[in-house]
Amino acid sequence: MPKQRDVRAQRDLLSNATWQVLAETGLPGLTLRAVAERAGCTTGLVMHAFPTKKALLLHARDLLYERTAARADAAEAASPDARGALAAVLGQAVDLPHGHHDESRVWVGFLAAALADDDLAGRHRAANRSFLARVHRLVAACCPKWTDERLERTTKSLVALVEGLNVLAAADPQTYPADLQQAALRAALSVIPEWGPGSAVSR
Amino acid sequence: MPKQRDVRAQRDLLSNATWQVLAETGLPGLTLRAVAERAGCTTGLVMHAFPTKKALLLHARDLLYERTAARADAAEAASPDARGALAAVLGQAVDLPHGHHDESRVWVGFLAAALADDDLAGRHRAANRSFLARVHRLVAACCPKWTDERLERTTKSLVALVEGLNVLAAADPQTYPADLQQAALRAALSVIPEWGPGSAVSR
DNA sequence: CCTTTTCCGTAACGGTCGTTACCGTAGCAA
DNA sequence: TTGCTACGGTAACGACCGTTACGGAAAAGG
Repeated sequence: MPKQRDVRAQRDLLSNATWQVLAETGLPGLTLRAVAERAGCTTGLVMHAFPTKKALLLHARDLLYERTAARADAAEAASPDARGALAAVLGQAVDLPHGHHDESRVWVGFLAAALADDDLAGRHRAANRSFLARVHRLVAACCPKWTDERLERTTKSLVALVEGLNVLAAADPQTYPADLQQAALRAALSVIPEWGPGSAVSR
Repeated sequence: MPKQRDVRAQRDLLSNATWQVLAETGLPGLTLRAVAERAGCTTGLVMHAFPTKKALLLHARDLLYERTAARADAAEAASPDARGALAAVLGQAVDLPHGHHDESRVWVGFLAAALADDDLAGRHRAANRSFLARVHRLVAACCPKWTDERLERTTKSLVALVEGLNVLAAADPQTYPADLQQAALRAALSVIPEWGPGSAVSR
């Protein structure tokens, strides 16, 4: 048997390169040659690892989702109660000290691409609904007496606020500094009672 | 003197075509040939009306700003008091009945492009700060006793919520229907007292 | 050590992009 | 009506895109 390769490592390497190129030069700069240069190889390897550019794009999108989901899992697991988990999950989504500043940029790029690509749109919807379900679960744990309608409205409002802050901060970080984002989130979370009856996280 | 043309009408025609193409096919589909076809002419006229593609893009961005500013002006002028004006201005920014659905799509497209283009980034910041100033003025009129810090935080939170709703609805209108957006906005506006001391709009 | 088979760098292809040069032509002055 | 000039349609250019074909290199089995 001739030489073999680590397929998964290659795909991750290329997805990371895709992610970096997207953060630096935006969607128009995302070319196979730019990705290959960033990954330290040629387009030959890229086209052997992924059959087409779209497949690479979709895999990079999945990678972004996995990262954010893993961070959210970690934030949730490190919190003792539902209220704290809610604050931690939403807080890590907003810009941290010198956090994943360009993760927001990449997210915006994929979002804009999703508006014209059905496959990317599907990934976006799945990811966002997954995040919504997570927040919904935590809000429901904090506020077991709320009606479903109020739970849904509050959940989607919190998520919209967080994503809005992310998007606006990505384009104008001066106007939306990190401390203001955190303060805005804290104010929005004040509608959630500090010690809900079911304060233990149910998972 | 030989034949002359209506420069402004041409620029508006082409900017509208740019806007439509951007809404339909997104940024990657925005080509001079697509714009020319949509406008019913050839690339020759486009390149005579605008020296370069970027100039066309910037003009289309300005057009988007003028439209949103005019709509906000109208919403504000039609409201008797500051509280109503605030609700109207933010409400028209969120998706109306069968409103400017693709205006959000265009906005997202320009936002993503602004992340990699300094000129577009400048336009975005100017437009967003103008919107922030408008909302800030209305919130301040409703809540004259608030501290500057609270005014700023509330203003930016409201704007972030509205933009977040817009962005998420553009990519997943099923999850973010118009009535939910309006309900979310209404809930967020509940922090503003119904009849503030200075209820008259000061302009 | 040599063969064999997979891997991946190289280079080219067709297509489309933004941009440019050129020229037929439509409208106004005389 | 005639001539002149700015307008704008046509077509080509160079660059770069995604994709493909092919050949040299490298590792595992004999």
